Amino acid sequence: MTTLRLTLPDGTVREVPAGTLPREVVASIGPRLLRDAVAVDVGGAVQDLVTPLRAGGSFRVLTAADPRSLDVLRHSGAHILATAVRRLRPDARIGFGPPIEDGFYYDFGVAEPFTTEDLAAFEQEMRRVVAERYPFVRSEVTRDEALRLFADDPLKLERIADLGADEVISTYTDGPFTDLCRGPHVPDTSYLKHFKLLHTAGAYWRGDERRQMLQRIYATAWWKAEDLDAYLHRLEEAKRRDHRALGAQLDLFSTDPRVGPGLILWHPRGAVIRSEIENFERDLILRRGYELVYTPHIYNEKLFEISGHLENFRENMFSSMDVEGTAYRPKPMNCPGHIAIYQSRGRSYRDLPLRFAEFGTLYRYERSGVLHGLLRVRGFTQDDAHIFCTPEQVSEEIGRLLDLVDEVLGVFGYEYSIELSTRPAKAFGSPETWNAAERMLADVLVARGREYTIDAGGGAFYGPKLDFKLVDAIGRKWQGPTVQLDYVLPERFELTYTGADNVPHRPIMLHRVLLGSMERFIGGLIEHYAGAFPLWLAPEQVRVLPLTDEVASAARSVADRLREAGVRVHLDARSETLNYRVRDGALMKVPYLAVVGPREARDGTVAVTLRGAGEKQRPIPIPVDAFTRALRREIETRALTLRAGAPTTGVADAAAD
RNA sequence: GCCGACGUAGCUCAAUUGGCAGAGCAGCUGAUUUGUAAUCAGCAGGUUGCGAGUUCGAUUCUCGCCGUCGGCUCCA
Repeated sequence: MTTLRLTLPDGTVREVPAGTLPREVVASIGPRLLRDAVAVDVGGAVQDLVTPLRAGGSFRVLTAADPRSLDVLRHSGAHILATAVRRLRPDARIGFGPPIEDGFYYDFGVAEPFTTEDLAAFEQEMRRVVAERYPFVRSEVTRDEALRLFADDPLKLERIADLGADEVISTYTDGPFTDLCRGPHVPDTSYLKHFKLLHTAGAYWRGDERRQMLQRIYATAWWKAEDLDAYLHRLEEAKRRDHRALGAQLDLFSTDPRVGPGLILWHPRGAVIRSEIENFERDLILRRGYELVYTPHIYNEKLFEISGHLENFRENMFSSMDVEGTAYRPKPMNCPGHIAIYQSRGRSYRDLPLRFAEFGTLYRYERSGVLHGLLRVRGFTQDDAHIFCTPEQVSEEIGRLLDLVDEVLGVFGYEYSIELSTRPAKAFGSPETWNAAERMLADVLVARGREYTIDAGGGAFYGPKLDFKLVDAIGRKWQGPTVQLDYVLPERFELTYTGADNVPHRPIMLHRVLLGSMERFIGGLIEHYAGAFPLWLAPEQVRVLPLTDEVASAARSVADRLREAGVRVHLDARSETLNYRVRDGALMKVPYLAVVGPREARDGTVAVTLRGAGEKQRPIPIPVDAFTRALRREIETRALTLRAGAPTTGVADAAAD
C-alpha cells in the first residue's frame, strides 16, 4: 500500500496510507477542528472529508472562514434542493445542480413547470431535510451499478455515458436521495442554514437549445445569516439602481415597439449625457494621435465576405437588402470601412501607426429573448478605433492603450481588472501566429506590472484580445474596454505598406473600444451612479428656485448668468411651494438647487443645496459669481463629487480667485 | 428563438364567482406667494397591448400575434 505524505500548514508532515479519509486525518489533528471542518485542500484541490486520499501534498483544513468552502456548501445545497423536490415531486428527473456565484441551481425535467407556490413548498421541505441532518454518504460504484442506480433518470444515464473509462464514478446520498456526483460535499445536511430559493427559469439541457428544456431553480446560500441578508440587500440595491427604471424616471431614454425592440430612443436628458461623454472622449483621443473618420451604416455584403464576418458572425447580422441587384448589409462592425480608408491610397511605413476612430453605429441581430434595456440592444454606437501599424510598433501601441484606458476609466471612477483571451476553437490563422501574439500581449502587461487573468479560448476569431472588466459602485463587474490583435484581416484584405526597404509589407491591425457601446456603457453608468451623475454629466446641473414671484426676475437673471457661463440650468418658477420644488429637484437628482429669496436677491447670492446633502445640511449662501466659477471648475475637472456648494471649497476657493 | 410570468390613464396600482373600469401621483385651470423632500379646489384623461373566439354580456375564460420581465445561449 502506498504511503502519502501530507504537509500541514505548520510544516509538520503526516504519513498516511493511500485511501485514508481526510476526516480521519483531521480528527487526529483535533476533535475541535473536526467539528469546524467543512472540507480540505489537498495539494491545492478542494475535496470533502469522505473522499479517500489518493495523492499527498499540502494539506489544509477548510472551515467556513475559507471562501472556497462556500462552493462546497452551495453544492450540497443543490443536493438538498433535489432531495426536497424529489420528495414532493417524485416524477421530477434530475439534471445538474452546481454551485454558482452567490448560490446554486438545480435543473429538473418535469412535465409541468414549477410555480411560485411550488418554490415555497420546496423551501419548506428543504428546511425539513436540513433538520433531519442526513450525512452526505459517498460511494464509489462501477459503471454497471451506476447505470442500474439511475435507470429511471435518462439525464444521468447520458452523463454516465460521457464519463471516461478510467474515471471514478461516485454517488452521494443524503437520506432518501442519491445523486451521481463527484463531490465535494459538507458532512451533513444541517450545515445548510441560511438559504433562499429565488426563482425558476427554463434552461436547456446542457445549454443546447436543440435539447429538451429543463426547469431550473435558482437559490442562494451563505454561512451566516448576515451574509444572506447582505446578499438580499444587494439584490434590492441593484433593483434600486436598475437603469431601465431610472431611465424612465429621469427621462433619459425609452424604446417604442413601433420603432422596434432593442432600438434606443435617447431623450434630451439622456442625449446630454451621451454627447458629453462622446465629446470628452473625442477630445482625448485626438490629443492621443487618433484621427476621426466616418463610414456608412450599410456596406456592400462583399466586404463582409472578405472580412469573414459572413462566415463567423452571420447569425448576428441583419439580413441583406437588395439594391439594384447588389446585396448590402447594415454593418455589425466598422472594420471593413476603416480598412477601405486605409486602402484608399498607398501607405508608407512613415504613415504608421494610423489610428482611425469612429463613433460607429452598428446593427446586430439579437434574438428577442435576450434584449435588455440599454445593455443588450440591436442598434448601438461603438467608440471604435482601428490602429494600423508595423509589427515592431504593436507593443508600443498596446502600452499606449493601457495608458488611455487608465485615463478614461479613472474619469468615471471605475476600478478594473484585465483578462487576456486566447485562441478560440473557431479561429483563423496559424497556431504559431496566435502563440506569438498572445505572448506579446502578456509581455506588455508584465513589463508594465499589470496583473491579469487568462480566459482560455475567449479570443475573437481573428486574434487574441485584452478585456478590461469594470467594477462598479456596488462591486458588480461590467464589460469594459477591449483591445484585439488582428493578423487576419490585413491578410484577407491584402493590406500593405511600403517599408524603408521599398518593398510591400503587411501591417497589423488593432481593434479597440474604450467604452464599448455607448448604450451599454451609459446603462452601466446609470447603475454605477444610481442616477446621480457627477456635475459634468448631469443633464440638468443647477435648478434655480425663486422663493416668490417678487424675486422671479432676480432668479431669472441668475439662471441667465449661469447659462451664459455654460451651465445647464433650469428655472423652476412654478407657483408651487418651495418644499414641493425642492422635493421635485431632489427626485430628479439635480446636483445643485439654488434658491433665490429676498435676502439673496439683495445680496447677489444664491442659497445652494447639494444633492444628497441630507436634512442636516443647511443651504449655503454663495455669491453668484463665486458659485458660477466653482461650477465651471467642477465641470472642467470632471469632478466625481459635488463640491461647488461646499462651504470649505466652493466659497473659500471662489473667494480666493 | 425556447421555457415561465406579466401587459388596465403619462407613472404606480385597484376592480367580489364574467355584470356600466377606479384611486394616488403627474397633466390642465383657478386660488395660493411659499425659506429646503408633496398647499388647496376643480377639470380632463381609457378601443383594459392588438386581433379573433366562447357568452345575453369579456379587463376577467380560450386561441393567435406584439411587447416587457426572469432565465437558457451569446456578446459591445
